[in-house]
Amino acid sequence: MQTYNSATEYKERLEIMANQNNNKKTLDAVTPKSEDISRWYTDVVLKAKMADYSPVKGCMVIRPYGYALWENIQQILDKEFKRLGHVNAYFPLFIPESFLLKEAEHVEGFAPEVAWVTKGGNDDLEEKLAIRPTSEAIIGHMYSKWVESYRDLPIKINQWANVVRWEKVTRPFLRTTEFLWQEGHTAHRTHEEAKEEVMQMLQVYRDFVENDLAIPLVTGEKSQKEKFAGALNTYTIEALMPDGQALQSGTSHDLGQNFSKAFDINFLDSDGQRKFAWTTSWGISTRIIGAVIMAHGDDKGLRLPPRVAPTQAVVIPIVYKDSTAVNDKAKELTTRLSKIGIRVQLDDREGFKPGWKYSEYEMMGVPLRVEIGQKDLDKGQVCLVRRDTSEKMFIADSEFEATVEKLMQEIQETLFKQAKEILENKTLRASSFEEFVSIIKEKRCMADLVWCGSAECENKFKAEAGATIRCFNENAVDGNCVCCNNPGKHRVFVARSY
RNA sequence: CGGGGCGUAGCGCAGUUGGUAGCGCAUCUGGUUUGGGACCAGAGGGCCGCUGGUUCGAGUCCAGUCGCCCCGACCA
Repeated sequence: MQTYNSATEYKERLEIMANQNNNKKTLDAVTPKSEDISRWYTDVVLKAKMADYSPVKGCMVIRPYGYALWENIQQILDKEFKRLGHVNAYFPLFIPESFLLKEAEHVEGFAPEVAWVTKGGNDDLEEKLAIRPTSEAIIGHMYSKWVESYRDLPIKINQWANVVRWEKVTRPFLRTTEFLWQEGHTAHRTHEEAKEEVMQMLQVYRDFVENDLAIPLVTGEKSQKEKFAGALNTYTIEALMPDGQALQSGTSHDLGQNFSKAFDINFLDSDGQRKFAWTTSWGISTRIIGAVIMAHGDDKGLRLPPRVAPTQAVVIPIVYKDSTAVNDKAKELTTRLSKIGIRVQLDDREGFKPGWKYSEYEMMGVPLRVEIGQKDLDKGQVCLVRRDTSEKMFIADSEFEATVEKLMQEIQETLFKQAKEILENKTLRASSFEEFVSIIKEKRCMADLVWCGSAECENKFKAEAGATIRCFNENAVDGNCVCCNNPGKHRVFVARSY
């Protein structure tokens, strides 16, 4: 509680407060990204109306604008999954406890974060039900019923669903108790075929995140310590945030025969032998929205990549009294963009000054702003302002559609290039342990180093620098382990993570 | 789960030694405005997170509890 030495001091303080409150810019601005990225992130999520806190801990409401972005993400991925021969289905939210217990590693890994239903109405349940943290168990059970012969394979099913993991620390999108995702589950006749599926889906994720979300990645295999509980191997796409922390953005798992043995997914092969199927699973979640926000946003708010932006362009008429001509022109421009497939919005609300609207759409991250006023009408021009570079340009009316289309492409590329620069600048080679610690703790970057493969050294990364192996680096091992100096086994990316 | 901070109008906050709850923004009404967050006049809006305690009296003191933010141990 603040105290004041005198009534005068108190009054002075009141005046200062009043003056501050009159300063609108101070009031409405978000925390600068460079100053405090955590606070900036929260400010932007709320002010851009992506999500809001709900009364339930760790559970956010995804607001229409954030959900529209998710729908665009879903649409692109869903189309690609289907193109590759997957079909959608839906499995239950509740999983009997006994199912979850069948795969030992799986239980152990998920036990600390499973939410349980123990009552139905007023009666205790005979067997408690887990709210799915992931669906390998229930899907494995069903697959065992559906697979009899090698002719039933492969099964390639995807589901769009919500899952619940009881997290201790939560943040909108980046880590929430309940989140939305897709989980693909496939079963194959041979390990080779399953491994192909795993790598193919990793590539799908990589292409999607880099091309559509404009977020550059490092990708590769997880260490055994970091893999999915119950998997043989996990492959990941990892994005690096501007604060040097890695964000696991999607995973693809080679489950080997672990789940098919636990759930008895077996089939009669053409050689008359009964064999266990080889299964995979892969997922990407609403966490990726957090990555988009973090990776591209700036002090003015979001910067959304055109390919997934709910609104790609906004048209703002600059009207004075009785400016029906300007309003008509704004409508015309909106229609013209709509006709060429641009997701466009017209903002002809009265009572908001243009400057106010500019700020709002900048906060929302709309890639392109179209301004049209009497001056433009007179000159036969249109004013365009890019969200990514803030560049303002005047173009001839006749070049309108073509220019907008070109700009969509350019903005997408610029966002990727800028993020790529961050990834490259913040990925540093470490040739000694001291260097590694300094890269993580002082430079706040991701380290690229040689590792012997031992759990001892991996644990030391965590203990000494709070960093984990994000994934293996495909590049050649060119030295000894930075930690113990024994012969190197893997090049790895090591970073702190979200 | 530990350490720190914060819960008062939709949002941001003030509320001094306990004594009838305030400011700015936003909202609503009317008017003037509109090329980077307009102005004037008027109006509405509160279980002071929740529960209990101390007190004649609690936003204020005490205890508990829930939630949010930040920093550390576990995870998509």
